[in-house]
Amino acid sequence: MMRFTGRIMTTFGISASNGPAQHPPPLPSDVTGSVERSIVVDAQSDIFGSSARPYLHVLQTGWACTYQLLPNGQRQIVAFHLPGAVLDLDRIMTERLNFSALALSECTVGLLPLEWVRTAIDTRPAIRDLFWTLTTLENRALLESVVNLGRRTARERLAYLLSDLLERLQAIGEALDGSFTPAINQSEMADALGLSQVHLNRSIQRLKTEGLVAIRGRRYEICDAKRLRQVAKKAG
Amino acid sequence: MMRFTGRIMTTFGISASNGPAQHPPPLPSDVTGSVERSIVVDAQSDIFGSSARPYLHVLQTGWACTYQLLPNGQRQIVAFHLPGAVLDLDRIMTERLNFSALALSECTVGLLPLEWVRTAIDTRPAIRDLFWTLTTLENRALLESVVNLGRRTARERLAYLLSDLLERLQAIGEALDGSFTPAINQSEMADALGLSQVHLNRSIQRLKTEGLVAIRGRRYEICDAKRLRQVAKKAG
DNA sequence: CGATCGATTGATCTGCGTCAAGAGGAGTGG
DNA sequence: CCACTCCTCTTGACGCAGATCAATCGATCG
Repeated sequence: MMRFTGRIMTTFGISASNGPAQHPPPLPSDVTGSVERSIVVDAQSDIFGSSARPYLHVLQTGWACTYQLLPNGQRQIVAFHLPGAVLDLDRIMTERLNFSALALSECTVGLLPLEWVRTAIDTRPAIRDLFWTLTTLENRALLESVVNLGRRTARERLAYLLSDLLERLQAIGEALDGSFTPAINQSEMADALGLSQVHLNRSIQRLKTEGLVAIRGRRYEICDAKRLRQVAKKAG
Repeated sequence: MMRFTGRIMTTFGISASNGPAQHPPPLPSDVTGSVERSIVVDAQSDIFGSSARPYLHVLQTGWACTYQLLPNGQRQIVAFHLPGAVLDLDRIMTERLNFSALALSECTVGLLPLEWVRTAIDTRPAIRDLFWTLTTLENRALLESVVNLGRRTARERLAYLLSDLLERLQAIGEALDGSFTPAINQSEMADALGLSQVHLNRSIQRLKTEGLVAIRGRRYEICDAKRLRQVAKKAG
């Protein structure tokens, strides 16, 4: 058995208009310790497709995303995932997924046997509640994404994404100085926000000239997180 | 105790690119029978806001939607709900919701005590699995909505919505002849699809002239469901 | 019969997509 | 140490999907 001592996190949105963001609780070590083995996945390689598999995939290191491919070749990125995330919670209750997962940087991924998970769910209410809560938080995040894509402009969507990444990175002890180096490029951001790469670039320029963010090399510095969050929310 | 003998359904998307749509299983009658009481909600009235409440809300008759309001007054409708749907599954594991629910027509809503639900989850694995599965299916549907809003044109989004409604209505034994009278107007469709009402109207005209749908009065007739689904998927 | 609400249509404007051409690194190999 | 290549970011020009504003039309209903 591989030991994984990190925290289990999943995707979640920045503070909803109706309350503070809820951060997923860390998995107890006897859960993380039940990872059967870890695999290393190259950047830009699929971690899994939509087929059935007897494991839950826990992202241990690196950045990943979940996405869906359209028949015409377009791609919609559904969520970015940071270390600690369970990528395929849906597997607990359904065979097949309606999305795939991709490694954005080189990733190590822990394989948690579904059988173990299901047994734990039957016998240990705390673990059951944990996984169910993670599923619910994923729901909240997806709902926020629907709002983001449906009712916000390019600039606002980008502000939302950057605020969200900052908050989640800080929750796992990174980007504590308000700056971070995302393992994603502008095309990937565009595919997540439903925009073209060119227009995403122009939106970044705009946030830069507005003094909300600064970019040095590959590093994004959030200059005014509060105002950025306000832009994301379409508030004053 | 109020008896509710209908099926429990939840929101779900039309067939994912990776497999057929999965329809939620009906709730056993001892669950539906545990509805403490039913309330009647007028059309265009809120069923609930985002605050905590000791009940799960089961839609028994009528159409409803879940939505989020932005600070600037814009509205994003997240999902339309048909009779049988549980509107606030998130309450099982979290206190506050990040959305509200609105009655689109006059609705009767069953109040299922959260305490009863939590006890049932602890003691009856089949019921636990049912509610968890419903949560997972909601996840799938939200993911499809993200794809819909992020990567499809107005015409395609509308085709998706109409296909989805048709399929879900048929699953509860309605619209079996391929036509139905939705309890929603064009503004509400627009708010769900991230479009303006005017442009939504023009998209409907387009589907009409293409011979995919016909409208007589308030009744929508789906003339070519297969082709409509292809439009929604951006395929051939 | 006015009043109200939703659907329809027209005119105009703009946010964003598309196409295409540079520009700046970072790595590679001669 | 310098060319060469490959990415990714940047910038410009142009076109279109969809927003906005506003008026009209139809149907339903006290």
